[in-house]
Amino acid sequence: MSLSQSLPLRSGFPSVYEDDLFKKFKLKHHRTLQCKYEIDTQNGRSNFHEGSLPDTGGNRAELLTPDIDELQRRENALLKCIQSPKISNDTNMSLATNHRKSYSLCKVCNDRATGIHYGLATCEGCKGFFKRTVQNKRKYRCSGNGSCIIDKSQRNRCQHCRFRKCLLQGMVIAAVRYDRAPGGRTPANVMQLYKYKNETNELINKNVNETFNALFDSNIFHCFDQISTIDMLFEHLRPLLNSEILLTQESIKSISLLTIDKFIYWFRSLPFYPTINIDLSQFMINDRWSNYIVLIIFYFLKMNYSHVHFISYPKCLQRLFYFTQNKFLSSLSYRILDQFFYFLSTFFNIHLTNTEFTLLSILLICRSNQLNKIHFNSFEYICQILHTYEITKLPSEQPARFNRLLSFLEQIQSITQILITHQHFHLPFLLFSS
DNA sequence: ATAGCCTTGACC
DNA sequence: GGTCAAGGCTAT
Repeated sequence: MSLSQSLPLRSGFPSVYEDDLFKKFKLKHHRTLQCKYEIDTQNGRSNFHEGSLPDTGGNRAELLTPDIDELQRRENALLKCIQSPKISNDTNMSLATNHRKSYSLCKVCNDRATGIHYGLATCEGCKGFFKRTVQNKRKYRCSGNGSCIIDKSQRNRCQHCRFRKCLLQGMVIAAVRYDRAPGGRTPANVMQLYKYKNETNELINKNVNETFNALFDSNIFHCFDQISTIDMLFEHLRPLLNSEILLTQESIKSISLLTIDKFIYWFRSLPFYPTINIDLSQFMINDRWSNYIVLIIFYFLKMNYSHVHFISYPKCLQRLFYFTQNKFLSSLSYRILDQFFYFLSTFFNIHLTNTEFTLLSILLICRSNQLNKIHFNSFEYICQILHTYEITKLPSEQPARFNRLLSFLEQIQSITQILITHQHFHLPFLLFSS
């Protein structure tokens, strides 16, 4: 049957035949057609779901669900890696015991879990959602920034983030039966994937719990509450405030390096740092230092000036002329300055707490599509920590405040990118008013 | 499309 | 026969 013949049948059959028997036949037939259609599409035709999505230019690939076939290939590769004599039946039994202990809540949305589904304790909703996504090879796109909160009340708002969370928490695509046969037992290779993902997530959970506890209970936030750690970070910026040093390209560079050093030293002391298997210093220096400097300068200004108009627009313009040694300022420079001041005003309007600033700075480092899965988990978990903090400490302002904080991440990245591209990275440093 | 409930079948 | 985790059905 050709594609053009099969498609119109998707939309409906004559309603005269709507008796139960025919309904059943229709559904089975419909499913067969859908499967056939999907096999057809694998031979170079556009995917039904993908085709119905708006094209945003492909530069935000991390916001689009990867192809299910691609995910299956990755799962198979993982299975080949983890297949070793070490994994015995004994450990599989202990896995089953572990599962039995934690049935109460769905690991994806915190609704009531009804059992282990595709390797994870989930509710009926997330079970069905995962099954439909894999069976129909559906693709989703996130209209936000790829970090939507998935809980019982909001789980249907973003399919992309829900499916992403399903995978991150350890649901196994291979457990969805290709032949759709009901009943039976899960194959041994799928059990191995359950075990591997369960162990990996346990390790991450352990580290993240430690981080969570450390951040909320012990020295780290205690230090921040006493302003001492932030002060340590700020001490390199303070001379600018008092005009103790002359602002040059060189002094900007050395101030940035000293601040980043301090940050790296603190970041490495976090309990979850060992789970991030990249060279943070290298990554910071190559990719993230500029974002972090912009964030910390904004926060410093906010802490030291009560009002956003601490420096006038003309005065800033004057400094910009002076700093660039009267080089011609293009209309683009004015636009950048406008954009910069606009973001500064939105940043000043939200009274960040030290905890929020700290979590934002970690998120700024973790947020990337270049990094591995464990790193993505760090982002996800720090997001959850921030979300928990927001709903417990500032419940009346939610969810607007939480969403605004997440949007700051994107805005800071965007502003920084513009400053670097147009060689205006000195701009934030010019705001220090004496 | 979602999610609660139902049916199925391998394993104990 | 009971349990568990697959897929199926259907009201919303």
